This record gives sequence, structure tokens and C-alpha cells, in this order.
Amino acid sequence: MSALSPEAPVRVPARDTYRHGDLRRALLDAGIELARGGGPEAVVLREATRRAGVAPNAAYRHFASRQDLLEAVRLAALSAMAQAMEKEVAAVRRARNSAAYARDCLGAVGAAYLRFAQEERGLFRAGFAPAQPVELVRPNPQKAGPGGQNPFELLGSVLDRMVEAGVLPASRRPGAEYLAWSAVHGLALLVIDGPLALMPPKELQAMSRRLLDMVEKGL
Amino acid sequence: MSALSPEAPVRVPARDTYRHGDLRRALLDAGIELARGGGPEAVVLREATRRAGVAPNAAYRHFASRQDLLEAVRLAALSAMAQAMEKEVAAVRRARNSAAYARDCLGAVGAAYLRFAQEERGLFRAGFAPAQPVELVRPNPQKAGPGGQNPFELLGSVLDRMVEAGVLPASRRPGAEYLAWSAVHGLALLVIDGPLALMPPKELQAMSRRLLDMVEKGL
DNA sequence: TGTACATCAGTGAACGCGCGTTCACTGATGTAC
DNA sequence: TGTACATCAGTGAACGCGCGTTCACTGATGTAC
Repeated sequence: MSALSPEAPVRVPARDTYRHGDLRRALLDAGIELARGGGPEAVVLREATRRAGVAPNAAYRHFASRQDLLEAVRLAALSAMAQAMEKEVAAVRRARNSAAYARDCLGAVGAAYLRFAQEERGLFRAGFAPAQPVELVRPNPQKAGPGGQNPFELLGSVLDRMVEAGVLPASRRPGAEYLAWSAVHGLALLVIDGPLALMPPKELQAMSRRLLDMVEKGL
Repeated sequence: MSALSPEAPVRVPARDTYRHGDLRRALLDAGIELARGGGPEAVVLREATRRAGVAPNAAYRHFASRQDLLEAVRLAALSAMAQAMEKEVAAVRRARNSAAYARDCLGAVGAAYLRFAQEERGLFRAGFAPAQPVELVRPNPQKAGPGGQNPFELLGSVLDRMVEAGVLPASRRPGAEYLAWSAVHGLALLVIDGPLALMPPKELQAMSRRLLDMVEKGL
């Protein structure tokens, strides 16, 4: 990944004026790229300004602190994740009965989550960099996908659909998102940071399917 | 936690000689205490030497680098965790039939894992600080509990017991530890770093039980 | 339509920080004779 | 039992590092008259 290489070509915007244009966006983009390459701890203010071709302190016109920039990156990461999930759910074919469809949607959400964790390891980690924990579950347009739902809400919708389709007893619905989330989140972390990092992709695929199966059956 | 407070009383060993005695042990203990208070990133070489009452570079007689110290702390953390798990499993009463007993043991392993994560948040995080991912699953006496098994092996033993008791079909045994681990690990992380941090302990308890239930049913 | 002026996005230089790590050293310990 | 000497655990001083952040500034922009 070029974001990781020390001599990565810095994209200097070649300004005609010393006014940047949209420095906030440029810093955020740089921050996202940094997170993509090295997770939350790679989001370094000075490096972001370097990539934007600007003096280090210029960042303070747009972000109150390094933490503030990181927070913006976090929201962007969650939004990207929501987008990936929406896309995967949208691709589920509606042909069969509603029960099977609802189940497939849950599978799609889980699979998208796991895929995102693997393909965007750095962003995934940045998305869960501890800030104030309250917010993660509340609606927030900044971390939503195109459909306006954040990852957590997307999972909730899919579970609702399962209740409607009669696949999930309504009595078991409350809190079910935490159970499903736990299982998938745990696997994601064991894969990207932990002992499953070396498992061949084939087996990993199978493991993911088994896990989603377990969740569905166990919910 | 006093380890976090900046003016924590530094325990100076009051050496009679300038020879320390067991500096390696003292540095390791300091490192563990640091991790306990602030997770892996709080394991700072200089601070460890400060707490041991020794010059910063003295650490290099016993650890090749900061990373090396952190690694030792990681093994200690996993060992502490194994110990907690062993204790909890040992406390399960054997009275009832073997099937119920096997199931209870799995519950005990999971519950101990979750409790350790909550009560020893920093150590827990240090235990999973990414190093070389291979090792986590292989036997290693340094991360074992008194019984000689590391956390992963403990989980495996309990699952074996379930197969013997006829609670878990043998065909589903291979890889089952990853499924169970994923679920519990995910919940642990959502609780200590994530959105479940604010959930009242009562509800958390219930959530844990539901999760372990899901695992057992879904395996 | 032209000018004066407030606004504010960026500059340049500097700060203090604590970190990990290296160097050449000193002085206690244990062993060989 | 006493002495010479190798060993090696700790010292003291210093290094370069990149970081986040603050200061007083400069110069382009947009607005009011």
C-alpha cells in the first residue's frame, strides 16, 4: 500500500494561489488515506498537512486538534462501511420466500462486515478507535451510507425484517443486534489482528459462513 | 487505578547495593502494572525503569527492546487470563449429568473471559496487542495458567468435553473454538472499547448469558 | 464601478515533550589459581 | 585462605526523532459604501 511506504509521492496540489480551496476536505482525505494504511495511530496531523502541501499549523483552521481530525476520519470510515453493507444487502436476490430472503439479508450484512474488515483493515480499525462510546449507536448522518443508516442501524433493519418474516421470534428481537454484532466483530478482529490472520482465505470463507450460521441458529 | 495517576508513588526498592537483584522481574512487573492501567501503548520502557528505580538504559541488560518487554507483558497477561479461566471452570459443580456439566464448563470459560476483559481491561488489551499472530494458538508455557494450558487450549478442552458428553456432534468439533471465541471476544471488545461500555452491569450480565446461550445452541 | 476595510486562510519559526536507543564508563560479584 | 582477574549489571550523559501545538505575521477574498 503506497500510504505505508515512507517515500510515497506526496500529492502537492500545485496551488495557483496560496489559498488552498478546500483544505478541510484535503486534510480529511489525507487522514483517511493514512488510516487506510496504518489504522488510527497512523493518522498524524503533520503528515496530513504534508500531503495537502500546507504548513503544519494550517490544519488548525479546520480541526481543533489531532483528535478532532481522527474523529472525522472515524466517521468517514463508518460511513464507508455502511455503504459496503448496503451494497451487499441490495445485491441479495428477492426471488425466494420472505423468510429465506430475510435470512440472506442478515448473512449479507455479516459478510459485508467481515469483508470490509479484511479489505480495509486500517479503516476498520480506525472506525472503532475508542472515542466517546455513547455515540456509536445513535443515528449520525456522517457515518451513514447513501441510504442514511449507520452500520448498527442497518443491522437492526435486517433483524426487523427477520421478525416480520417470522424467522426470528419477536421476543428475541430486543438486543439481538448486540449478539450478532459481537460474533461478527469478534471474528473480524481475530482475522485482522489475531491468530486467524494466517488462515487461508478458503478456510476463512468457510469459517465466516459457519459463524453466520451459528448466529442465525442461535439467535 | 493508581497506575494511571501521574504522580503515582514510585516504589524505589531502596537498594543496599547498586546491583538490583532481579531487575528483569521488576521491569516486567512494572510493565504489567502499566499495561493494567493503560493497555499495551502504556507499556513505556523509560517508565518501567523509573518504577524499578534504575537508569533507563539498564533495561537493555534484560530486554532487547521495548517491543521485547511488551511481548513479555503480553505473555503474562495471557497467563493471568488462563488462570482466571481455570479457576472459573474448576468452580463448576459436577453434580448433574455429564452433558449439563460440559455445557456449564463452556459457560464458565466464556464468563471468565468476559469478566477478565472487564476487570482487567488494560491487561486484556495488552494480551491481544498484535505481535506475530502465529504464536497465539500454539502451546506456550509462558501464557499458560497453573494447569499448563493457554486460554485457547482451555477452550479446546472444554469443547472436547462437550463432544464426549454428546452435547456437541463430533462433526462440528473442528474449528468450533474459533466460533465460540469470536462471539465472546467480540462482546468483550464491544463492552470495553465500544458502544456497550455504558450498558448497566445488570443488562450486561444478561447479554453475556444470552450470547453464551447463542453459542451453545448455534455451535 | 471603484475603493477601503474587515475577515480569515494560510505562513514561518519556534516551543517543549518524552520517547527509544547508543556510547563509553564503573564497580560489585564469582571463579581460578 | 588469599589474591588476580574476567564478567557483566548497572551508571551518566547524550543523540536524534517527530510529534502536537502556539505565536505573531501576511496576503487574498468578499463586502459595504
